[in-house]
Amino acid sequence: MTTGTGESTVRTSYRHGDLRRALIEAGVDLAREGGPAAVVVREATRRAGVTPNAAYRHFADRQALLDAVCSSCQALVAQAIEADQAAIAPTDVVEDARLRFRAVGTGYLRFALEEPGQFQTAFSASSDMDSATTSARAGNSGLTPFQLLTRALDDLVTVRLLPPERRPTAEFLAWSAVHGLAELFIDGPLRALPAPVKQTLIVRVIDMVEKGL
Amino acid sequence: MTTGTGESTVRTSYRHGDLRRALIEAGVDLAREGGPAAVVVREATRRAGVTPNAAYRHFADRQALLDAVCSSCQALVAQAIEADQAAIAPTDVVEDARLRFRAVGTGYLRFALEEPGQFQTAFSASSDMDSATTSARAGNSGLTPFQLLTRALDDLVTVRLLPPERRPTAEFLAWSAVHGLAELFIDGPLRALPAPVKQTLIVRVIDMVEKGL
DNA sequence: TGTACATCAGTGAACGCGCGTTCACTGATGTAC
DNA sequence: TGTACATCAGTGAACGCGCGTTCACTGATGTAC
Repeated sequence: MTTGTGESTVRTSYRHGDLRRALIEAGVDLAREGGPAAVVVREATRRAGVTPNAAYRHFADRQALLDAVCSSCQALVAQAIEADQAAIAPTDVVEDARLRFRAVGTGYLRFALEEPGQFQTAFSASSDMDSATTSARAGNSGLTPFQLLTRALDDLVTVRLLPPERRPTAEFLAWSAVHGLAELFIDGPLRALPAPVKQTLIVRVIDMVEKGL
Repeated sequence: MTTGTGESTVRTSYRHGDLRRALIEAGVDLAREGGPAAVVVREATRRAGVTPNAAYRHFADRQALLDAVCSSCQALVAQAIEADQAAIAPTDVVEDARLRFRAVGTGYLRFALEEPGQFQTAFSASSDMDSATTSARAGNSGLTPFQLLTRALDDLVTVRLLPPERRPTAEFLAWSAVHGLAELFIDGPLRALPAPVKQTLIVRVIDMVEKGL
């Protein structure tokens, strides 16, 4: 096994163990605490117990670290969505598809409320929509949030809940509404709203999308 | 007149002229070029042709300057909306109300595409939703974008295009969809989309809101 | 109308901060014989 | 199995940057007499 494909075999790197991974994890913590702007090389190395310049053995520059952290945060969003989808009690195919679609929205918004810093980092500039890159894909399918939405919409067409002619651009419309609410919750004017009201708005926005699509 | 109410009389301040205003204007330029993070005291004073510490005669700290810049940027968004509303050729009351509602969305998104930096600054954290404060209200009614949306929705109820029971929370649903699309355009995954496709999406999102509300 | 004075907007110099990044290095590890 | 060597992950020190903010000041202006 140790001499197998050599691909999935994680050879523990020789001095720190796995500094690259440690730096990304520190970066994800920083993102949680302060959003993308808080993901800085010096603090990440500090938390990994290493000198600042050590980071440059694993990342070309700060942006490279930030990119990796973005990918990890996107994976966390995907996990939240998949958790909501997994909690659905199956009934019939049509209803299942509908609820799986709604779960994309609820999972997305639940994560935005629970981890606003990581949420903002996941979708901050220069994070690619389809970056299925390194790390943190433990426990999920490896799909991005966007891919999960796409799949849910395809299923909606399959079970004839969504007319095929409405399918193109549908992901952008759905994403806009849900993402916009998240932004309003995080640093927009809806920041101070009590939690139950926020929950109501989540349901209403998803209703609007379902109806307006 | 000079000894009148003393309220609207702009007494030119004695050395610079009006440094406070000049700093805000410099800040708005910085916002245009680099968003809220680019609004910094030192560069603003540099552009106003003044030493850095001079700013502290007019603003308690950097945040106070940023707040003033946010308000100015919000006023610019409001102006964009009002411009779109003013361009409507009147027909009947019902259709006018409908188009005025849609113009809130198109003006908002047009501004987001034209001036992404100022747009982001307008709605960055700690900018109050109803800050009808200082400066830059020249040429508009002094209403915030949010107030313009509220008014448009009220009119929709008046002309019976929107059932009264749907009126509460409607501003948040509409705002979410439109604001979310703006975010996707600015630093989200839709950044690189060609302009005509963006225009199509703008129309579709507003359609969705109109239909789904 | 002219003079003395108080005000306070802007100056000049400086502080400490945390950041990104580069340099020559060292010493634990993996590998070849 | 034991030894010599090459590798390269992490070190220690340092750079320059732009930032926010404070200090004691100065000198043009508005005002009181």
